[in-house]
Amino acid sequence: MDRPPSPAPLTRQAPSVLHVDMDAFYAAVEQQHKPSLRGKPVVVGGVGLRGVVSTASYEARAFGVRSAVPTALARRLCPNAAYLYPRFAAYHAVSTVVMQLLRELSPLVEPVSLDEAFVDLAAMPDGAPRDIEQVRGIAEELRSRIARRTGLTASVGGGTSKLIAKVASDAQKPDGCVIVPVGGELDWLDPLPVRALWGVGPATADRLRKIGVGTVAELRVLTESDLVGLLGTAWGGMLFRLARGMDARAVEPERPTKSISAEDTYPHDLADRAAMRAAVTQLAERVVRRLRSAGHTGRTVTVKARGHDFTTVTRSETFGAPTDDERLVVEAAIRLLDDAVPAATASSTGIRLLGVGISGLADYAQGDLVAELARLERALGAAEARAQAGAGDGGAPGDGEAGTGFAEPNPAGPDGEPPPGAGAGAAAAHGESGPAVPAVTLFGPVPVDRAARRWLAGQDVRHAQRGPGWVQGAGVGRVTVRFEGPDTGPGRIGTFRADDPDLEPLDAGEVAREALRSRQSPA
DNA sequence: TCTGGGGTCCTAGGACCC
DNA sequence: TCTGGGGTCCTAGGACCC
Repeated sequence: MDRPPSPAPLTRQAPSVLHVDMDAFYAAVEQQHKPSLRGKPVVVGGVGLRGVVSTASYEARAFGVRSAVPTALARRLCPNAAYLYPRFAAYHAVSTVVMQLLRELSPLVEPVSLDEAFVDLAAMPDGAPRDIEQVRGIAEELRSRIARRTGLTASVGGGTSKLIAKVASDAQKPDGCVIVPVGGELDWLDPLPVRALWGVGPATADRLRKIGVGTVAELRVLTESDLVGLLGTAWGGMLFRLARGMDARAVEPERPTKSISAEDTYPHDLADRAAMRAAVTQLAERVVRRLRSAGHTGRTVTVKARGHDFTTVTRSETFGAPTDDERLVVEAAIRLLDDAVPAATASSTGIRLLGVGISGLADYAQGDLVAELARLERALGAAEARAQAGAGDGGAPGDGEAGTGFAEPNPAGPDGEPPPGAGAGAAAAHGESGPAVPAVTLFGPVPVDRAARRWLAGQDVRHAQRGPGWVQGAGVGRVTVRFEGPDTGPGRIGTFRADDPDLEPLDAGEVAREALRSRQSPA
């Protein structure tokens, strides 16, 4: 078929994205730790009745054992393999070493999992590589460093995008190194099955197969609207571009956690209510423990139940405010369980899996709070210094009201435009003199009375009116007092438990007022 | 051979508000 | 009184990745 003229529109001038993929990682770590396993088939995964394989060593793959194969089948295919339960702590330790080596190369590293990462060589401190030979040299040097430090092999792919780098790292596994030259992208992609494209799984491959599309080259026959019609807006458009080697996704070093969950498949179906409640309680406790140790709170609890025939159902519930209270999460999980189980067992009896998850994580992290406060102090200090240098007279907003508690709304400032969402009179607390009054966001199920509202009306309030959980009765979760001002940027003053029995109902306003006053009083 | 556990992202419908 | 459209949030399910 006709091929559109190469090269595809690409932005990079060199194949500066690397994809590093450790070979048969879990199995390789086990072989490294236990020399008697070297050269022998090793299978790491669930070893129980309903387990599946996580990783098979290359020796085991020769027998047809690969990831996601049920362990029961694997044992039949390869009875002489060593079957090992995963030891994540060990894999984590090795992974840390590898990721550190990558970061020594370039600060822009995006871990995909314990055994995989993208590295953006364009961010190398000593200058980005300019041609393919330089990239090849860097990649080979990296591979030998990894081998020296860990005793393990990695396959590395390089290209002008994540897509190409990933395809390249797969091309000569294990222990391979392939760099795709600029302009050579389509030659690599064309013969590959569509499954090789990131995001094309069994379902999409099946739909494409039904219309006669099996390879990437064949995929390019379809128009964008064909694909959008087939797969929806987001996917259709994405796949249309991927098929042309167009992939503008950046290497993103830090992606915030969105949810935390735990689930168990039971070797034998659970049948009675008491056992299910006990199981879901244990799962909820596990999740809360991990939530807390990550320094997070969350708003939405989800319970998952899978019946004997694999019918899978989820039920969720959202609190008015984020929490990490174990009791609340357990209670919600049990409520949800009672709704989910009948749905999951509608067409068969018994529950094979239960899970509990928390999402809607708040950006509250205990460990960060101190650093955050220090950063805010500096920002406010700088704003104050600028303001005082600029305008002789002080009279910081907020200062004068210290005695009465709540300010009357400030008159609108000269620079007009109240921020979006600002209440009446909220405009321009940063007037002609004095430091900017930071905007304040309050959220949490805190009863806020009229005095607090009046006080807020005098602030540069951006989000308060629409914050989730704003003015709710239940004593759940935490209150975060944040501000965002033109000179300070967004930040938090502090986070306080709203369900602390020692705190008075007015805490949100009180806390904000106190915090601002203590930071804004002129020295 | 009955199919893990940790996640992410997208879609679609309904509620609710403006 | 009837009608409407947009935006956001919540819920449920599904596809996908390692």
